[in-house]
Amino acid sequence: MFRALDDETRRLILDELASRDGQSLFEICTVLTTRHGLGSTRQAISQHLGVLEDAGLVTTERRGRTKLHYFNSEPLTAIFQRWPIAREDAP
Amino acid sequence: MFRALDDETRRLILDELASRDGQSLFEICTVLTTRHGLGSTRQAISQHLGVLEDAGLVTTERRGRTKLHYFNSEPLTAIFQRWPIAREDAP
DNA sequence: TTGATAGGCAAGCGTTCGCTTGCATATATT
DNA sequence: AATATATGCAAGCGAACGCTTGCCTATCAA
Repeated sequence: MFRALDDETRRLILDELASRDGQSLFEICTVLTTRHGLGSTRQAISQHLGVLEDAGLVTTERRGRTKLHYFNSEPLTAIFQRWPIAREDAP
Repeated sequence: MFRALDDETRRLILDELASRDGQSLFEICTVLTTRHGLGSTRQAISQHLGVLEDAGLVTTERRGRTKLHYFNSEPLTAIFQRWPIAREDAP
């Protein structure tokens, strides 16, 4: 899961899914190229989604021939369960 | 900083510094070998500490010929500032 | 059935990473 | 001054990573 986060393209995919859940592979591809100027191919994004899915950061659901992707923040909780994170309360 | 977290040895170093701050390079080396069974050399740990320091996860302070290392959680806050993390309140 | 759409699998390539090895620098200690 | 201690710098190597390319499977539409 730490490996999954260690790539800016994958982090952008998480950004995109966090802002709009349930997107297909092609939707994510077009959004990344238009909004973030990414020139990645479909296969590259597909592999990134595979890594994110293996890490549990993305869950999927088949809808006919399309595959919907959802952001799942649960694995991230392991980070601040492992290390003490100073939370500054708003003054 | 995401890259710095993407290595179990570096995560163990953060564990160690989080539990006991202000350790030197040699102290960290011995603790890693004894407590975690790591067989890494001093140079390997030194490079890991360099990565952690570059990421801001570790701050240092020279004390004569030794260099003390401190855990700094501040960069980690960027993670849950970037993505919404479901915090389950204890029941 | 035919064609188009959405996605999957796998080999190959260049780059980066983690580690080792060897030498160098700086600060104590005697 | 001479020695030991604590760390730094850099080249080299094998492995893992990200990406491309090419082909294959499954689902929907006409």
